[in-house]
Amino acid sequence: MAFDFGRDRRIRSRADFVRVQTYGERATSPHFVLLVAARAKPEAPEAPAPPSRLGIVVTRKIGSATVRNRIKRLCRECFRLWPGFVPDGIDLVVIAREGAHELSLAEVRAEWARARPALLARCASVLRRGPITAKPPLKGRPKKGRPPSPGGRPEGKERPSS
RNA sequence: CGACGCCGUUCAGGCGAUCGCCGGCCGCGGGCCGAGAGGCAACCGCGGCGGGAGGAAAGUCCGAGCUCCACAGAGCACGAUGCCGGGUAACGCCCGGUGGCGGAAACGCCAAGGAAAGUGCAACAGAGAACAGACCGCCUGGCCGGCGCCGAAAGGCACCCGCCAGGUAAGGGUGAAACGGCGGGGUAAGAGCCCACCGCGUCUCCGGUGACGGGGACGGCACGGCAGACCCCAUCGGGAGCAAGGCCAUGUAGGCGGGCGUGCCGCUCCGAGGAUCGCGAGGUCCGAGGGGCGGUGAAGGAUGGCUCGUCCGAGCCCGUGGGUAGGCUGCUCGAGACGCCCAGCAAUGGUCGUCCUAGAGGAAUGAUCGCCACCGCGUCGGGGGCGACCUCGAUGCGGAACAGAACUCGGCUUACGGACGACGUCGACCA
RNA sequence: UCCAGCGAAGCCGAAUGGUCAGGCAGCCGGCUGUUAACCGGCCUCUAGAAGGUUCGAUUCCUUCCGCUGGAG
Repeated sequence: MAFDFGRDRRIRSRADFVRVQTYGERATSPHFVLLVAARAKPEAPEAPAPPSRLGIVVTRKIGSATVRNRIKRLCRECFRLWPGFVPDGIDLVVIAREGAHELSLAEVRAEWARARPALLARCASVLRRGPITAKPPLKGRPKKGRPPSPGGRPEGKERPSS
């Protein structure tokens, strides 16, 4: 019951992905980039926060379809078996880096655990700020200082799948 | 026994436990409709039942189905294919054959039409590279000279060097390729100049559906290579693609500025209203406007290379400013899968029977643990053997391929781990 | 999903059926008190891979691999 992972726990529209990748805050680990942003609130302001959602981005640069599927399954499983990894009302986007498919589930979990304290701090910051409702600008994202990110990540090019 | 060759079938580790994902069916509850009984194709939750990747799902190299472009028309252009026969919905695929090349053989490979329609190309080397050419050489004649022999002399004979004129293409040499090959005759030397065989060409006979094969006669070398160079000939191809296309919702509306057009005729129907006759019901006439059919004309548009032809046509085009990205469907019963039999050398086709087998959409088909199987290496123990080693059991470590449906089929190509079975060739040994 | 184009030295890049320019970079030498600039010389290519056509292939054909771009 607590380990369910239905459609309401997944990010399913391109607009949501773009919102998180544009305005979200970042935490990194050797094989992943984790981005968080607040979920858009429903009408009723007193309603409880909606559950957190997961979206996964694995570009074709990472590997073949089989490899990409492997990574996505690992990430989904790790998120599913860890309720409360991020608080409710948070959208989490995981971007895979090269070599992620060679990890086992336990290794992914360990890596996420190391990144979690920083990630939770970002979540708190993002929840204070509240959801961004403004539409993202059409042309690219503001180029903030980019930490050294090996492998880089193409943007806007071929559509990443999750 | 060894070395090869070739064909076919089949699997894609198994079982269990726990936690999940996608869609289907059933039930209950919510929800919705209804006064109610009750109903629900569509929404949400819970429970149950059964289903859920491939042989290549891949590359996107071909062929089709399906959908839209009015019909899918003609010519040109462009592209593809290219021995023959068959198979097929179709194909550039498959099967059987023919020819060529490779191999000792089994067998493998081949885009394999046309170079006597035209154009073009061939570096370097070489004398000459396409209606060729003469460097060395060989031969003949002439001239000058030298030397030897014979002769008393005149002169004669033989040889060598140089030059000139001519003959020749056998030999040398160059090249990927040199204007038939080889042998004999012939000749001053040579040459298809002549002859035999082979090659080539023409005619012809026989066999074959045909590609082609076999034979005969004649010719007397005339016709080199490259068409995966342009090209010619034959055959085929209209274009786009499921983000096709359809339905619902919505702001493809409406606004502003500018431009072009909305025509005419006939038949017919409706007809506000008007005039007139009648006591009246009603009749007759005129009739703005509108509908239908037909003809003609038309701004503009369709036929995604061009032209023609054809078709649509009452609205259309340009600018300006302002928006949308959601849901349903197409979506899985099909040139379908399996089995028996029959026809055929085969590819394949046919009758009958049985079966229904993923349908996602930021995209499911998974994760973890345990046990059992498989392979490799190591250790220990038992058995066999003189021995290399074989075999059985236990145990530790490692490995266990290529790879993920996106409308659906038929092929091709590429990637890749096994298991099983059949056939053929050659060599060695034994009988 | 569909469709184009491109792979040549460490880098950028012409031309082409006959072994492949040029520039930058590098190395050596010269000039200068030294460096830069300049001058002279040198080095560097299985032409993405494998087959085929041709006497001969980087070029033509086929199949793979990688990269880039475009359409909806």
